[in-house]
Amino acid sequence: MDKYEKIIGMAKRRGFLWNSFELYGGTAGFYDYGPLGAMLKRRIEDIWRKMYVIEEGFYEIETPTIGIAAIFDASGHTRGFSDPMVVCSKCDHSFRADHLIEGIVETPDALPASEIKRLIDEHGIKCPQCGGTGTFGDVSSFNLMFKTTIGPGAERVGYLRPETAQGMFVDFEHLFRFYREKLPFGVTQIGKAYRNEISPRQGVIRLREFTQAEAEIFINPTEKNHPKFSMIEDTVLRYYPASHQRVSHPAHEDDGGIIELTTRDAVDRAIVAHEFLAYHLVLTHLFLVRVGIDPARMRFRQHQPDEMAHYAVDCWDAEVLTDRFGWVEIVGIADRTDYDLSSHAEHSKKDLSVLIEYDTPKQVERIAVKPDMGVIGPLYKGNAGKVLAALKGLGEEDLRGDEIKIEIDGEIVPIPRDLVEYETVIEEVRGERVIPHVIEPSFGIDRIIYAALEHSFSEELVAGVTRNVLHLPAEVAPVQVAVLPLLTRDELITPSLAIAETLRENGVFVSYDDSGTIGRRYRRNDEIGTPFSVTIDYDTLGDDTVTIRDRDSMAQIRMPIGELAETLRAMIRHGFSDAATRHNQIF
RNA sequence: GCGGCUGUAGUUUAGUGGUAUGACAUGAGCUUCCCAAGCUUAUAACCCGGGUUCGAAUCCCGGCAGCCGCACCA
Repeated sequence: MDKYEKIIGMAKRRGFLWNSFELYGGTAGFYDYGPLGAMLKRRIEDIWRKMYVIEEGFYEIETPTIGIAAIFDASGHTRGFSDPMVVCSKCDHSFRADHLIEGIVETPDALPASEIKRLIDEHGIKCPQCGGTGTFGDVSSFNLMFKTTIGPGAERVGYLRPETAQGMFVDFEHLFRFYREKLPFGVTQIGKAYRNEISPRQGVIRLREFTQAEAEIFINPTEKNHPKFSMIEDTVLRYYPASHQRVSHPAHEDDGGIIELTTRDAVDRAIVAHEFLAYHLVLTHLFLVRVGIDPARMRFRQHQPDEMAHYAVDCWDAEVLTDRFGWVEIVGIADRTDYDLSSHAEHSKKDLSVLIEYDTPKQVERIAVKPDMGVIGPLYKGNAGKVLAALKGLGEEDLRGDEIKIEIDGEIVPIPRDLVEYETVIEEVRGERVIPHVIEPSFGIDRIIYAALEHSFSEELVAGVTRNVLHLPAEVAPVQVAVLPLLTRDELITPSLAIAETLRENGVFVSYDDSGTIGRRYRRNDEIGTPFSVTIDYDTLGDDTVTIRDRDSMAQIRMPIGELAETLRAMIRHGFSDAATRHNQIF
C-alpha cells in the first residue's frame, strides 16, 4: 500500500474526501468534501483570503461559472482546449489527428474534423505506430470544456468555465474604475472550474470539477518592480530554472537541477524575469508553507520556452513532491503580458487600454491637417471617409508640394492643393495609452489540500504500535481542540460538556468525545490532525484545572480552566511550546 | 477513448451453482484506566442491469467503477 492509498483511505474513513455519486456507482473526476474535508478546505481558503485579499488588498469578486461562447472564443479555449483524435483500427493506437497532417496544410488545428479526415484519406497517411494505411477511423473532436445551452430553444451555447480567470478579465473596465483608475491593482476569485478530462485517474489530483483560487494583478508594462520587494528579497526559495532541466518533459521528474537562491539573487541573475513575478513566487511559498506543505518537498519550476504559452514572458509552477505522482503542479504563476486584455479588446471591440500619465506632460509637435470636407465630401462621395483618413495620416513633406497624392484602395488619387490646409501645432501629451500586463498566480485548491494531507501525514512507532498523525498546522486543522473526559462517568462528563461549550463561545472549534478509552480517543484525534486535546480528570473536580495535550509531542500541561480559552487560541496561532513554557507542569 | 486485470460490510478478508467466514473500525454495556488494553453484545456486505438455471454473489453478456499500460493532461 503506497502513501496515496493510505491517505485516500484515511480521508475516506474519517470524512475528508468521498468519491461523488458513490450511491450510484460513482464517476471519475468528482469528489465530495466530507465534514472534515470541507472544514479543512474552508480554512485553507480563508488563509488564502487573509494573504491575498486582506494583506495584498486584492478584492475578491464572484462571476458566473457558466460563460457565453464569446468569452471563450476570445480566451482561445474554444479552439485551444479541443483536440481532434483519431484511432488506428489495426493497432488501436490513438493520435492527434491534426499532428498527422501537419506537413500538408499550414494550420491543421483550424480545420473541422471532417476535413481532417478527408485529408488523411486523400493523402494516404500511414499509421506512425504500425505503418498501416487506410486504417484510421473517424476524427473525433473532444473539447475539454463542458458545453451547455442558455435559455429555452437551446440555440445559445454556454460553457462551464475552465478557469476562474476570464470572469476577472471580462470585468476589467469596472474594476479599473473601482480602483480609481490606477495601476497596479489586483482582483481575486475563489471558485469552481470545470474541465471534462478524458481520463481523470489520479483521484483528487485531476478532477473534472475543481476549485481554483486565482489572482489577476494588472500592472503597468513598464513598471515590473514591486514596491514591497525589499521586504522579501532575502527569502530563499528552491528554483528549478528551465536551463537546469535536462529532461524534455520534466513535470514529474527531478534531475537534481534545483538551486536555492535568495529572491534578490534570482532577479539579479535574471533567473526570474522581474521583481513583480518574484514577489509572487515568495507569496505563494509563504502561503503553501502556512497551510502545511513541506518546504523541502516543494520547488518552483520554470516553464520551458516551448512549454510556455507563446505570449507569456515567464511562467513558474509551484510543484510538490508526492509519493505516487512525483512532482505535481499546484500553483502556476505567470506573467501573461497583455494577451488576455488585448484579446478581449479585439473580440469585444472595446478599448481596454489605460492612460499611464507622465510625471510631467510632454510637449509634442504635430501636423494638424484640415481638409475642406465641404468640398471633398460631395466630390468623393462614398470614398470621402477614406480620403479623410488618408489625408490625416500624411506628414509635412507630403503636404508641402503643389499636389497632394494619397493612396485609396491601391490607387494613387491626386487631391487638389487648395482643398487641404495644415499647420504645425504644439500639443501637450499627458501620458501614454497601454494595455496593462497581467501577473496571474493560479492556485489549485484541491491539489493543495491533497499535498497538505500527504506532507503532514506520518506513521510513528509509539511503544511498538503505529500512531497515525496528521501534523497539519493548527490554523488549518479541521477540529482545533478535542474535549475529552478521562473516563466515561457523569461527574467528568458534566464539567467536560461545560468546558466544550465555553470554548465554542470563545470561537474555538471543538469536538467532544467520550467513547472508548482515553488513549483511543487521542489516537483518533491524532489521525485527523486535531492539534490539542483538553482532558478533564479527577483533579479537575478538586482544583478546576485541566490538561492540554499536544498532538505532535504528546506532551501535556496542566492549567486553570479560566485560562484555557485564551491559551488555546494562542496555541492555535503560535504553537504549543510557546504557550506551554509559561506553565511549569509539563509531564 | 483503446487493451489487460479487478469488483464481498466503513476498511480488510474467507468462500462457493443452494444468501456468506474472520479481523479491524463503529454502537451499547461491563471494567475506571492518561496514549489504539480486556470482556459481553449489537449493527453491517456479495458494484449495477440483463441472460442461463428450480435456484446466480458464483457461469455468460452489457454497463459502471478502480488499478496498470497506451493516448490525453490549461
